[in-house]
Amino acid sequence: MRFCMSDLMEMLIRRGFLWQSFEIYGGMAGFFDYAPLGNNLRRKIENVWREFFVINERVAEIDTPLIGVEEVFIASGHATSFVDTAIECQKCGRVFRADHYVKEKLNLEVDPSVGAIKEVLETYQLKCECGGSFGEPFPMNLMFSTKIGAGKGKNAYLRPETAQGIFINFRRLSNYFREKLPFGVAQIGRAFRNEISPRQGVIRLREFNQAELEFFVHPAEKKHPNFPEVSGDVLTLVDKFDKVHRITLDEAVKRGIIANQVLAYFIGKTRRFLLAIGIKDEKLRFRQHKDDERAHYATDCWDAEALTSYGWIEIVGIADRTDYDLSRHAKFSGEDLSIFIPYEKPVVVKKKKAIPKMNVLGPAFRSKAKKIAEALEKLEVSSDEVELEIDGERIRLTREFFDVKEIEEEVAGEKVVPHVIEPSFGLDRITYTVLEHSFDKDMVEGEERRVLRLKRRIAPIEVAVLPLLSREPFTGKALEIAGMLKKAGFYTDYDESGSIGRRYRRYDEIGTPLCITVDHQTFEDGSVTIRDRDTTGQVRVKIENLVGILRELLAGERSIEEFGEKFR
RNA sequence: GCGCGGAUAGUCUAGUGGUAGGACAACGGCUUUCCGAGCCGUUAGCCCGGGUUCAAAUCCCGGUCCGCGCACCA
Repeated sequence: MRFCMSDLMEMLIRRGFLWQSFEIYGGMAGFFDYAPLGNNLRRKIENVWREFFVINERVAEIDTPLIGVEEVFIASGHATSFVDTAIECQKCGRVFRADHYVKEKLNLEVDPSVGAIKEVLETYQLKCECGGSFGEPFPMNLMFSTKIGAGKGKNAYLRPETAQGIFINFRRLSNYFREKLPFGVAQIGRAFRNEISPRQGVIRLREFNQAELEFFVHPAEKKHPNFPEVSGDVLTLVDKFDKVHRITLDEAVKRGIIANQVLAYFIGKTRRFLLAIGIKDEKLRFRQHKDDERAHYATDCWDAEALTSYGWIEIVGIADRTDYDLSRHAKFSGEDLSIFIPYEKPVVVKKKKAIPKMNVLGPAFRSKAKKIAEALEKLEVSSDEVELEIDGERIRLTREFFDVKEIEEEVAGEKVVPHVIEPSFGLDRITYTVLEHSFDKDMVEGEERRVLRLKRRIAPIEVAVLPLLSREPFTGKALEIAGMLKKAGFYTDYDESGSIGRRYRRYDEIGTPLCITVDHQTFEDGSVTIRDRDTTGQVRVKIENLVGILRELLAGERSIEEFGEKFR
C-alpha cells in the first residue's frame, strides 16, 4: 500500500478537485482553480474551522477588502521588510537574498537596503561562489501592487495576509466586544504573494486561501479560560533547538517550552481541528521557529507541520505577535488603539508630588516660571533634585524651588495595548494534506480499489443514490429518493451508468461515504440499502427513516450497523 | 531567477522526417438480481510561436507549463 503522489494528483485533476488555472492559455505557475469537488471540500473544511475557532470561542468573523491602501502596509512593515534586496551573479545567474548572503560570507549584519548592500559589495569586493561578480542590487517586493482610481491613482497592494484588515478595525472591534478582553476576530479569505518561483503544485501559490484568527489578550494575562480542555493532550513538539518532545501541553507550558498558555491553547485546538478533518496524528508535529526564522512581528511562533509526499510542510503558523501591529497602526494612524482595563477596585496610589514654590520660582525664572510649575506638578519626585525640559531647554531644580508632599491618588484602571496571538491557517495546503492523508488503495479480490477515506462531514458528495439496474422501475424510484435527499439538504448524486460495482468504485474514488441502492426488495417493503465506503458493508433501512439516519451518519463516524439490519 | 529533464485524447501511453495508434475513462444502445463483467457504437489528441524541409508530433531556436537540484518563501 505504498503511497504514490502522481496517482493522487492524476485523480484530483481527472475527477474535478483541482485544475491548473489559465490552462487553455498555457497556465501560470502559482495559480490553481478549485474544481467542483475540491471547492466543496475546501468550503466544508472552512466550516469545520468556523465551528472550532469562531462559534465555540469568543470570536467574531469579518470580511475586509483584498486590496489595501499603501498606508496599511507601510505601518504593518510589509512595504519595507517585505522588500528584500537581491543580488544576481553576472556569470552564473544565481540570485541571492543580499542580507543573507552577506551574513553567511562576511558574518556581517547589514541593513537590507539597496544602498547599504551596494556599499558592502564595493567595500568587501564580494564575489559569487562561482567566482563571478554581482550586478547592481535590486529590490524584490513580494507584494502585488496596483492603483486605485483613474489617472495617477492611489498606490495600493493586494493583501499579503488577511490579518491587517482586522488590526486596522481594532477600535470598532473592541467596541463591538464592549471593551472586554480577551476576544478574537477571524477572517477567511484570499491573500497574495508574488512568489519568485512557485513550485510543488498547490503547496506554494501566489494567490491562496487563509483562515486567520487574531486573538487579543491582556499582555500580563496570557491565559485562556478553556485551556483545561486541551491541556492533557499529548503531542509532538520540536523546539527551536531541534529537540523533540512527546509531552502534554500543560507540561510544555510549565517547562517553558511554549512561551504562554494562550499559545499552547491554540496549538492544542489546532491539533484537534486538524485531526477532526482527517489529518493523521502520526504525520503531524509542531515546530518552533528558530530565532532567525521568525517574521518581523513575532516573538514566539509555532508551525503545525504535516508529513506529505513533499516532506514536512507548514500548514498552520501560530505566532505571538505581541502588540507589534496595534502599536504600529496606532503610531502611523494617530488613533488610540489601546483598551481601558478597569481594576477590580480602584487602586489608591501613594505618590510623592512636587509642589512648586512660586515665590521662589517667579523671581528666578520670570516668564518661564509658569511652564516650569506645570511640568513640576506632573512629576513624581524621588530625590532632592529634578531635571525638566522646557521648550527644548534643560533646567535643573533643587529643593529650594519646591516642596514634596505625599498624596493619595485613586486610579480606576489602565490603558493597555493588547497582545495578539495569531493562529494562521493555509487552507490550500490543509486541503491538499487532507487529500493525501485520506488517499488509500485496497486490494479487493486481486483488484486494486482506490478509496478516498475522507471524514464523512467533509466529503464533497455526501451520498449517491444508485438503482441496482439501469432501467425502470429502479431508475425512477432512485431519482425520486435522490430528489428527496437533495430537498433535505444533502449533497446528493444520482448515477445509473454502468454496472453497480463500477458505480460503487466511482464514489469510493472521490470519497463519497455512503451509497443508497434501490433494489428489488425496495418495491416489496419500501426499504433501501446504505453502503459504507470504508467497509463496503450494507445495511437495509426504511425509506421514511433515510433522511434522519443519513443526518446522524454524516455528522460523525458511527457504524452503519447501528442503524439497520446487516444486508451484505 | 539559474542548471538538467519532460510535454501526444479527460487520464496513461506508442509513434527518430512521409495516412497519429492503443489502453482506461466518458457518452449512447443492448445486456445485467450488489462491487471496475460482456457486446456494438460514439466523442476526443501532437503545449504555444518562429525556423529548416517538397513534407515536422519527430530536427533547430524562443516562450509557457510540469518535475528535480540550487536560490527564494516576511
